[in-house]
Amino acid sequence: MPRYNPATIEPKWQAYWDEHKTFAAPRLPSPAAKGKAAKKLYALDMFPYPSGDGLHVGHPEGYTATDIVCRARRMQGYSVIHPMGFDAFGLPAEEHAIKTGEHPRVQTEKNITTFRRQLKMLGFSYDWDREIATTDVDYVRWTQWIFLQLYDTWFDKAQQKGRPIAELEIPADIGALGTDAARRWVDEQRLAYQSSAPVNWCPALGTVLANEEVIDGKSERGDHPVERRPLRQWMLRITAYGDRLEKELEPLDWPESVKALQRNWIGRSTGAEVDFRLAAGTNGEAVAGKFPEKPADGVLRVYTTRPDTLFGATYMVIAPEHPYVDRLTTAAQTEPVATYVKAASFKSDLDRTELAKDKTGVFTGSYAINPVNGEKIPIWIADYVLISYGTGAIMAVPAHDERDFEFAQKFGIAIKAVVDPGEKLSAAERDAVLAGKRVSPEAGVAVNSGAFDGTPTAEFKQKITAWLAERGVGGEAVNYKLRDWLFSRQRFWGEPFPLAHELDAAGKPTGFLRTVPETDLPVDLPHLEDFKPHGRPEPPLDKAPEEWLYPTIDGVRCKRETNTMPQWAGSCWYYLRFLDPKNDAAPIDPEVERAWMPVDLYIGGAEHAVLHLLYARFWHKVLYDRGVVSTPEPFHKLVNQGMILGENGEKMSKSRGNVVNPDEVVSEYGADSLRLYEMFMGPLPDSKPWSMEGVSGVANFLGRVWRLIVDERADELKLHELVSDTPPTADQLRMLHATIKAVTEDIDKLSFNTAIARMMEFVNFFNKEATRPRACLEPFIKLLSPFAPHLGEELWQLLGHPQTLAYADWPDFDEAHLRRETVDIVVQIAGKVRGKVTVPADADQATILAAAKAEPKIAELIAGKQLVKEIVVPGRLVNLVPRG
RNA sequence: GCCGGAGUGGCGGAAUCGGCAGACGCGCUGGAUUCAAAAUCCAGUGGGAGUAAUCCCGUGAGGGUUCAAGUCCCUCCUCCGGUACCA
Repeated sequence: MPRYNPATIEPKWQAYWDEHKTFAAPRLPSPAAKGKAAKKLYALDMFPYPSGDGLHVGHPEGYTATDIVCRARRMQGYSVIHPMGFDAFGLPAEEHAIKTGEHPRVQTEKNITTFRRQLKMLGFSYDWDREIATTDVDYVRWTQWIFLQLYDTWFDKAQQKGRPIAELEIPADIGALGTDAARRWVDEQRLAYQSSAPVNWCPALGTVLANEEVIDGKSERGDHPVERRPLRQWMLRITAYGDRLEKELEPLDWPESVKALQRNWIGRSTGAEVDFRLAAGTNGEAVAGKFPEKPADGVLRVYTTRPDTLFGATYMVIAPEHPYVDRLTTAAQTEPVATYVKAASFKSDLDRTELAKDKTGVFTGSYAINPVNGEKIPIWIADYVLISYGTGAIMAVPAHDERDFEFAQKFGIAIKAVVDPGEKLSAAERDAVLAGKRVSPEAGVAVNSGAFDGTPTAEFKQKITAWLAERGVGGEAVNYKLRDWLFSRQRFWGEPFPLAHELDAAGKPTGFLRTVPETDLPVDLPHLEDFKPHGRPEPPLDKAPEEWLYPTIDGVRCKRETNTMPQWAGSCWYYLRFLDPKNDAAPIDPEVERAWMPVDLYIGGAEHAVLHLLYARFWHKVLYDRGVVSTPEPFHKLVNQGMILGENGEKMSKSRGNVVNPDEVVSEYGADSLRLYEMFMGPLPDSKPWSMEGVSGVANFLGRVWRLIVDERADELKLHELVSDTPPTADQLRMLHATIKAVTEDIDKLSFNTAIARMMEFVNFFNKEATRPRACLEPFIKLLSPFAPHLGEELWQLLGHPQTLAYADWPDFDEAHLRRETVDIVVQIAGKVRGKVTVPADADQATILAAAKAEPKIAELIAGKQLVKEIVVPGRLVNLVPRG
């Protein structure tokens, strides 16, 4: 009668855990027990965005993995903190609000309620008292507080560290210009600053987007076209931290692929900046030994990673947006240049990349002087040079750069080889390169480079850079692909900035800002009747009531900043707030932070490999510099779970009709089966297809576990008659200890699929045994409980334990029980298995060899043959190799 | 193009300090139980040949190292993810 029925036992134990606050984490990890080191585990899941669709089966994959580790570690005596919350700002809620007229907060709260119910239904051991949503007014308060820290920080290049604005010395020449000039200069140094550079404006979404949110010229969300236009925006100076973000990646226990992705995104390159004097007009003379911070008037500065190819520069290119465009354009070229620049400005990113494989450009009519040889070379304008990278100008060396080569060929510009690639290429290819008929970016040996001929590329780079520096016309330089982070959005459903623009007596902005005092935080979102975007760049908050829009700060009438922060803001620091979610004096108590940080295990989807993880690391480093946190990096170990595909092997999506709903799986098989199945599917980081038959397979296994212990034929719940206090046999102990060892090690390696396989073997074995000693079953239930916690608790209780299993001692394994008296040795002849012998486990090589040769079949096969080799691997095999 | 990862039965996957390839599960086949079914239990299950003992072949392809290769080395192919005028 009492069949395994998850529908009754799962809600029972969930209610028990809730009521007893079984998984409440202490404020601080417990102090070390005698003779043992204090052990803490901060296991973090990437918190979900609570979409209207509810939980996806992809969510429980990573969540189950961390939960298993947490449950096992609690039993192993660790202090464990395992929180959950919601990343609740963002476009979908606002889009939904626009469609239905329902306030995004209402929608968000509904969705959170659904998510919370679904997460609880799966039996995760979260400390629910620590739940936070990024939209909580109390959370927003501290997100704004952190923004003010960024605003109050400048980056000291010498110390490679963010420091308070109060410690920033105003240079004398700036100070001499007056307080307004000084104030303006200070504002330019902040980590949070305003800029009006061209940005990615998406008319359909009514907002600008970060570079990271634009994919192939379209918005990541919604796939809408994105165009470039200049707008006043808030930027965060993440580039200042480029070096540290790259270098400090190295020691982290992260997948190599994620590290590579971040390095690639940061895109650090080293090379040289070189000043080219303009051939006409007044030119600032170079001062020997002093390469100026900013290029002198009449000098065109370029960045190159190949200063060794300077002698091969046959033209220069400036970006269409370069400030020298007008100055360099000669009267004769005015017309074509104006046309070209205008056309370029209309081009979206999409046009400039995807569609424009063909190089375009226009000659300015002007020339510059190559500093290494005094040659006069033409200056072109072309949109393959980006204003946002390096100096927005390049020297072009068509012989050794594919893009320059393509351009030079199209416009008939000279191609002069200055690097001999040597033997790397075939003789014909090499000749073609040297003749300027073929491009070769390979390193080699310098030619046509005056006194430097014969110098290998790497050495030449250093020599020429030094040579340039001596003459004050060049110097080493580092560049990053990483751009500053565009941090403002023209949307309603986000954190308001805690800033306001000063107004003068006439109500016009003075260009200066006032920060909202910390004591007045949070700046809450105002009530708006209409938060629809209107396709123009004025944010919806511009329509806020006057009393919100025009505060008086320090006696000065101001207009609030009406942009809002991007969705990333909240997820940049949630892992800190989890540790101290109710603190109303600080984002986090430093004592608590020091005790629990860093996050020991962070599991989530690979889609956050660049954006979220890079932004969070950046904020963390600023907070570290400002003394708010004690670790330079937030996440020690990172694991990306793989994608769960539909049964047809395709990505799950509504349009493909292959979405699996966790609610349905739980109602049919139970949460323990869902958890177990997701872990049994395959290695955590792999993508793998769903299979309902697979779910039923693991459900079947849990049923066998149930029947191993419960007498299913009895009328009421009672133990199976074979369960007894009989001492285990040696074979039973061996099976038990092999299982303990394997499961314990597999959990450490996050190899859950193999751990489950071992537990299945245990059950298959004991099903056939004549007795089922408690001494074997009880440790087994402990091993199983992190994977199937509801069933674990139920069986633990049935075995007579009144206390929850959550803190029972994890079983130890004893090598002594794993030993066998005898072992089977494979006997190979010429590498092919031809027989087996059984020998004592401690037999030496000679004994094993003798036993192998004595085995009748082997003896027959080797009879009369001369053995040229006899390999004996104790405990494993013997390989006899006859001649011929 | 570049960077990262992966190719093993009908399917998901085990096994990589080189040492019995296919653990475990699904599916399939046969059997027990049953009036019958469901459920459960037992046995078998890489391909080929053979009544059988047994033999041959087999981890994307081709070479190589080794007594021994899924595992190491070289060349190549395919798939997945990311990225792409960054000088």
